[in-house]
Amino acid sequence: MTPPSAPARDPASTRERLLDTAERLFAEQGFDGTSLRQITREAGVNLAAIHYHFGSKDALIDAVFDRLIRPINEARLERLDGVEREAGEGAPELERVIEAFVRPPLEASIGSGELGARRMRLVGRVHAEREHISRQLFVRQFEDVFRRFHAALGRCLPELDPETIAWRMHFMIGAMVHVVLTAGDPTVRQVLGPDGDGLEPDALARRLVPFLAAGMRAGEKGTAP
Amino acid sequence: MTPPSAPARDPASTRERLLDTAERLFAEQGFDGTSLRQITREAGVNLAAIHYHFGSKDALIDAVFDRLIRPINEARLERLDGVEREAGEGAPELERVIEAFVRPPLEASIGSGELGARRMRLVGRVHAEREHISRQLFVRQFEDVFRRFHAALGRCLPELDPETIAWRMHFMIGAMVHVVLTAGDPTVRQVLGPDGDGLEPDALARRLVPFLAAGMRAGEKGTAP
DNA sequence: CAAGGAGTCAAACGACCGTTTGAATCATAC
DNA sequence: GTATGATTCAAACGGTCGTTTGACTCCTTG
Repeated sequence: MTPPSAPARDPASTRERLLDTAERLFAEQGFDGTSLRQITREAGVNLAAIHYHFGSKDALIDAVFDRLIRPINEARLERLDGVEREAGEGAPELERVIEAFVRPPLEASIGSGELGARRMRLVGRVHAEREHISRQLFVRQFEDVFRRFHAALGRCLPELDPETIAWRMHFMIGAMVHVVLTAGDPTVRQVLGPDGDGLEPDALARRLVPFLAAGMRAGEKGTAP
Repeated sequence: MTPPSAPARDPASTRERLLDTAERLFAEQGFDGTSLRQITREAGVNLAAIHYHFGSKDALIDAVFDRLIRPINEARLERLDGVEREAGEGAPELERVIEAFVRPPLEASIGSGELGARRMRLVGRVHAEREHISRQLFVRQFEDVFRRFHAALGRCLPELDPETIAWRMHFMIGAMVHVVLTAGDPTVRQVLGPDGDGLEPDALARRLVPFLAAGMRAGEKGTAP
């Protein structure tokens, strides 16, 4: 008698299966709406595994957040590095800076498909349900990104004072988060047109970037009165 | 011996105290994060009162949502009526249409102060945690507002196709929701400047409306290349 | 082969959840 | 004053929650 489907005791696998499953369920149901029992059941591991590997539900949420957002922010900074390198001494083009900021969360994963849409939702959730995430971790993850992009936007828009740029970054984040949070929502989809591929990162960026760039430029000379 | 502080059996009072308390706690802790026991305890009424007056927790959430959002949307439509009446045959000014859309949720209550900031957060939450609210109710509350503003914006921006306008309304809602959802967040407050009254509806609108108007106009002739 | 740490397991902990019940209490109308 | 319907009350329902425990299995190291 062979043991029926031996549980594959790969040591690293349990931890990552938990992160994968938790990420999926948090995206679909929110943090409060997802129980540890559901996560462990769907991951096919024991209930106690979460506390063994992470310590608590809050620590699991932080781990999921960290694994999700870290590569996004790294990609943002890499893209910004490239944009600034190409610009040399002069100011980089505003549209390219904005694209460096919004593209990584839109791509959110391998890019598109059902899995990508789910991770997109989670990117939105970590902003909208921020109170579940350790404030220290949240600040640490975003302070570099904020500072770098704030400086870059300041060079693109020399007439705007730093406070105005900060406010407009806030609006930009809001538009981006909302797009990403409602990706796949049937009610929204119905309003924005029935085409299935309007939610691809490319299509979203083509809609979002010109809107944000124009908003950022508001009041600068050379624009509409 | 007088009965120590008779519990004031005003029939309408229990129902409204429940709505008030639930609204406050939902704003602070979210829907899943608030229990019926906490609501009834802080409202000073019996636990069963919620099921007597509303029927279930979901029905209470819907009732809070309805009471919160209905006057906001009525105010939006009234303001839009006024703007269109003044414009007569011609197209109304874009800034005024946008202001008609974003001012009511920013004012959100009597206007400012701690109570206003809390209701603001709830306005954000009903968008960000939409899955807790009956879809029927949500659609019914917003379909008129969406249709009316979509038409008005179309008259302001005759060069844009309806789908583009719908997308840009989506971005506008996102920026507005995020502002309103993070109102009072200490991390955000620190970034946007320490002044306490930057979160008044007037100050917010002065920042938000020009940004959104410029974004809406993106690509129209007469604006920057 | 023995020892020991790493990982997994079933079971239980106390607490809290939304909901229901049935009796007690109130206001009102006869 | 008594019947009637509306409202409030304490208590309990079954269930699920996050967390903890202690024994058990596995793999590695000596």
